[in-house]
Amino acid sequence: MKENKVPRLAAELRAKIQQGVYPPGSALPKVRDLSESEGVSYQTARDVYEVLRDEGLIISRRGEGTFVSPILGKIHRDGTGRYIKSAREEAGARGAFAAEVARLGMTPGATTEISRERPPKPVAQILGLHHAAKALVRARVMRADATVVQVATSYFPGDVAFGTQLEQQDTGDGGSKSRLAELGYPQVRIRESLDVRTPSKAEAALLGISADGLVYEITHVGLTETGRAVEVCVHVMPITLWSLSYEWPIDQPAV
Amino acid sequence: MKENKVPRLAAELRAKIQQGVYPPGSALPKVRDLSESEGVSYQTARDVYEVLRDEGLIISRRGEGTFVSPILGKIHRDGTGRYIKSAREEAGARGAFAAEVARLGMTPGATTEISRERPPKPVAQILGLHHAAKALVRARVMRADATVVQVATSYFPGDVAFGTQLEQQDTGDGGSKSRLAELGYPQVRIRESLDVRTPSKAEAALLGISADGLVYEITHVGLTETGRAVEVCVHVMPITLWSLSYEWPIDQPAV
DNA sequence: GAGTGGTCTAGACCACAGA
DNA sequence: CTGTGGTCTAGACCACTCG
Repeated sequence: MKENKVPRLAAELRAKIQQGVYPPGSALPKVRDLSESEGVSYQTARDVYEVLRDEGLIISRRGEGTFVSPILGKIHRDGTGRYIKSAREEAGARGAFAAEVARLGMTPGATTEISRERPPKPVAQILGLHHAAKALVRARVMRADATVVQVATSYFPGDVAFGTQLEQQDTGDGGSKSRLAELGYPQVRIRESLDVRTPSKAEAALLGISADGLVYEITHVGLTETGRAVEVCVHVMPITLWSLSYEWPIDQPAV
Repeated sequence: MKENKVPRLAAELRAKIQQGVYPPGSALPKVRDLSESEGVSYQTARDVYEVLRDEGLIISRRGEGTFVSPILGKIHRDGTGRYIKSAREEAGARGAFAAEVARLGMTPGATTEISRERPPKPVAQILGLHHAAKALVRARVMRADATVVQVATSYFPGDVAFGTQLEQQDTGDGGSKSRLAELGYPQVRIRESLDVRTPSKAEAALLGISADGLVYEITHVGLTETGRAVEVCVHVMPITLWSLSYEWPIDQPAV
């Protein structure tokens, strides 16, 4: 039985990180130092770090070094609970994301950029818009402490949202869903589609991950009674930072 | 601007696969041949294939060669629709999985192994079982044509399920949820938790993916009116083969 | 045994960050 | 400029499949 070096060294370092020998945010040995101290080639040492990078345990920055990720646990996103009244209270005025991050003992933060733009094709299709029609776009960058953990971009049809409070920085109490209800578009159903893909270059830069790290892409659609989609939000988040859950009632099978 | 070789060659091959130059299941050039024909080193040629492998487009088998994946599109799993009556009819007697695969024009298949075992710790906890208590275990291996696309293992508490039809190969019309309802444990809510992780060695072998390919792990829990979990099913499926969705009603915010 | 993919090495050079 | 991670090369050897 031949013992492979990369998984063995990765396991050793993984254990040290989890035991706190290298605490979150701290610097790890330079690749060339690891290579020498472990008696392996440069490429092999790099491969060891690549394994841990793909697991979300460490982060490498060219020209700087390799560091333990500041967030080791996973943030839990409850897809359904966030729209139930009791959960809204736990969240307070700050929304579901804030509660999810706070539950990990970290401080949530977000910045929002508002614009009028042509949405990407799949979004335009869901909203039932002309391919050239503009939508209200709210692009949010969300942080836990100083780390960007999610990029979420919401799209609203212009005929519904232009000139309303949805175009202000603060969407007010109850958020976009309450404003849309006031405007005559109450949502009765949510649909979320989920996929895993590689990040775009811009997303990788924002999220501070490598181009071959993976992200969840969650497409959230809010539907009115008539089935019209009045809100689409695309959430992009590193798979290493999040776990997800959904809960819903089912029909009783006849006994 | 320096042009990197791996992404460029990967893009060329990706295009050829998608255009059908290399159809699903066909053999690709051997690594050493690609290396020579493209004028790159062996390692670089391998890296090109690694990129496509991680995307799920190709499969490599040691000692045999490299092949285009037999399944290029994604199978869509609708988490909620599968428990709604109308969807049950589309599925016919065969269940939601069969419908999902058939929708792609492929032939579904499954084999089930039934046993009494101690469930893994997290499952025992959800079911509220002693750490040594046995449960009824139904381990299913699910195929689309000849490809294994999902491994799903269901656990039922022994006091509920031992000696019932749930211990037979065929759980009968309406499946396990109908049988549990008849036994006095109708489920009213489903909770699914979702994560992405690397496969175990056994899972990688079954699913025919490499040890560093990733899988969804979906933990499906069926809850009765009182909140008791009477069914836990752990689904393991390659992220490259599946996309997921959920749909549910929401509370109306006050206007 | 011949042919295949997988791992590792030693070393060159590139791209980027920071003093 | 120095030091860092990232890419690529040429070649050795290992692990596995098939005839």
